[in-house]
Order: sequence, then structure tokens, then C-alpha cells
Amino acid sequence: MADPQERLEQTIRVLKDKGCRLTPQRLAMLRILSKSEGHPSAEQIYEQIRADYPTTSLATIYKTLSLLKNMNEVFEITFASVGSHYDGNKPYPHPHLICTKCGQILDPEFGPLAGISQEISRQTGYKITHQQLIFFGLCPKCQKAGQAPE
Amino acid sequence: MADPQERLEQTIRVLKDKGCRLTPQRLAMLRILSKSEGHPSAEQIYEQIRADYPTTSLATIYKTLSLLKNMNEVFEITFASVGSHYDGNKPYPHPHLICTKCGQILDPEFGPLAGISQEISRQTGYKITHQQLIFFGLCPKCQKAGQAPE
DNA sequence: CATCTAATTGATAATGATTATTTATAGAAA
DNA sequence: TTTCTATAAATAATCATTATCAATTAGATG
Repeated sequence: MADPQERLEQTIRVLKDKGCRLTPQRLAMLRILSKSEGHPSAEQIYEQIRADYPTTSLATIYKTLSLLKNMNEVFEITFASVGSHYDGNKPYPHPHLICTKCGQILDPEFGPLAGISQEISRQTGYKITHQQLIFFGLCPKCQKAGQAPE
Repeated sequence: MADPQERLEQTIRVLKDKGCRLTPQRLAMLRILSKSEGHPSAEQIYEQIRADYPTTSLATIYKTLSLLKNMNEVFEITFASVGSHYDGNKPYPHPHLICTKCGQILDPEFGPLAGISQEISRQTGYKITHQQLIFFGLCPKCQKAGQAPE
């Protein structure tokens, strides 16, 4: 896990660079996300924020998440069956381990790419049932089109 | 790709085994899914069905998909940013290649697990930007609990 | 410090995919 | 044919997310 303090400062720097304001609500969110060990959902972030800022709107959470995603300062795990979850500590794609029953999400340590499942199972105690590996990119047609994403 | 005819017959067998009826709408769906080269969404299946059965309801599509999922006769790609898509030809987890612009989904050929992205890029012409690898299973707590999934 | 203005917030409506509900229909079994 | 149950169709409900817009405020400027 990256140093939360450092992540926080980095994100603040990026926000300022882009001319974005640092509101109290945003700062509170950045604090939560810079740790974000539990890969919180928007709803969970919302609940945490409301402890300090009871009037905060869920819309603000979503808007700020969207902003941070565009700056690559938060990574969204958009797997449908668990809903969207966010990682502001490691804001880039990486493998995840999801409990299909309770929805807990872990970041397995991840060295070589062979015998992985077994290794992860040993590390975490999870009984691994299946995995999903998805590659993203631009198909040849879209590369040629060279237009903005829809 | 598996032989669509064989997949169709296999799925029909499983349905009968479970005492499910083979209605015209279902048969039409099974035909589409046994090919399902394009990994269609529920909406896309709906449109295809309506060519032959104009009164078919979207709810029926969803119910049948749910039925087939439970029998492992269709695999659901539940990645949020592209919505749910279905594969009735290879009804088990496998890697996918998704164009982040047009949403096209391919099944890359997939041998060893090293130098994969580069290999896939060569095969398909995609420019690969990132990937997502997700492991699923039961966390230690849920294994002990031994209850039905929520 | 006071003023100004665009960025942001909060409240709420809208959206869109999926699920639930309810009534009608259609094969299978008696 | 009658009865029974699975399924279909139509539609309402749900739920996460996004859009809208008036009110507020961060932060620059004087």
C-alpha cells in the first residue's frame, strides 16, 4: 500500500494544477480515498463523509469521483455484480480478489503470472472459484477513426 | 469457438433434464446464444428475437438468461462500463478483449500467461491500454459461515 | 478586508438497466 | 376435457448513477 499522506498530497497537487477548488467536502473525500483500504463504494464514501459533513449530497460524491477518475487519481472497479468500488491509494489497474458472498475486495500480492490462483489462495485463505481477465484497448477501426470516445 | 449446433443440443438437453419447457421464444434465444459470436447484450438479443416473435417481452429475455446462467449454459460478462453481455457458446469464464470506444468484445486466443498483452495485440490489431484481472472466491469468514449466498 | 465570478454544492428529477409482480396462456398429465 | 403448473407478456418497481439548476462559496483581485 502506498503512503496515504503522500497520496493525499499528490492528489491535492493535481487538483490545484488543473485549477480545481479544494472544498472541505473534497478534502474529506481525498482523505478517505487516499487510504481506501476497503475499496469503498460511492455509498460507503457518502456515509463516511456525512459523519463530518452531514449535509453532503450523494451527487457531490459522484461528481468528485468522476473528476478524480479523469485525472487518474482514483481507480474504479466497475464489476457489475459488486457495483462500482473505488481505490484512491493505488489509482491504476491491478488484480483484485472478490468474495462472491460478502463482496469483500482485496488486493492480492502478485508476482509472476503462473500458478497464480493457488498462490493467492495460500496467501489470503480465499477459496478461489473463478477469475476474470479483461483486456481493454482500441480495436483497429476505432484507432483509425481517431475520434473522441463516445 | 465451439460448434453452435452441438451447444444448442447440449443446452436443450440440460433444459429438458431440469424439467423446463422448450417454448418457441426460448428456442429462438438458444439459437442466438449458441452462436453469440458478438457477445450480445440482453437488448441485442431482444431485438433479434423480435424479428421472428414480435410480441416477445424484454422481461422474458432476462428471465431466460437468468435461467441459463444458473445452469451454466450461458456466461455473463458483467463489466459495468459495457453493461452485461452474454456468451452461450463458451459458457464459462475466459479472458475478453473489449474496445473502450465502440464496446466490441472479442475472445483472444490465449496460450501461456507471459507477454500476453503484446501477443494479443499482435493477433487482433487492438491497441491495448489496460487490463483487469479479477479473482473470485469465498473469503475465510464466508467459508466458515457456510450459508447460502445473499 | 471586500468584492467578484466561476466552480462547486445540494436537492431533486431523470435515466436506464434489471427485477418483481400480476394476469393470461399453453402444454402435460389425469 | 379438465386440471395443474411453467411460462409469457405487460407493466410497475427498484436501484445505481447522471443530469439539472438554483444557491453557495473558494479563491483571485483590487
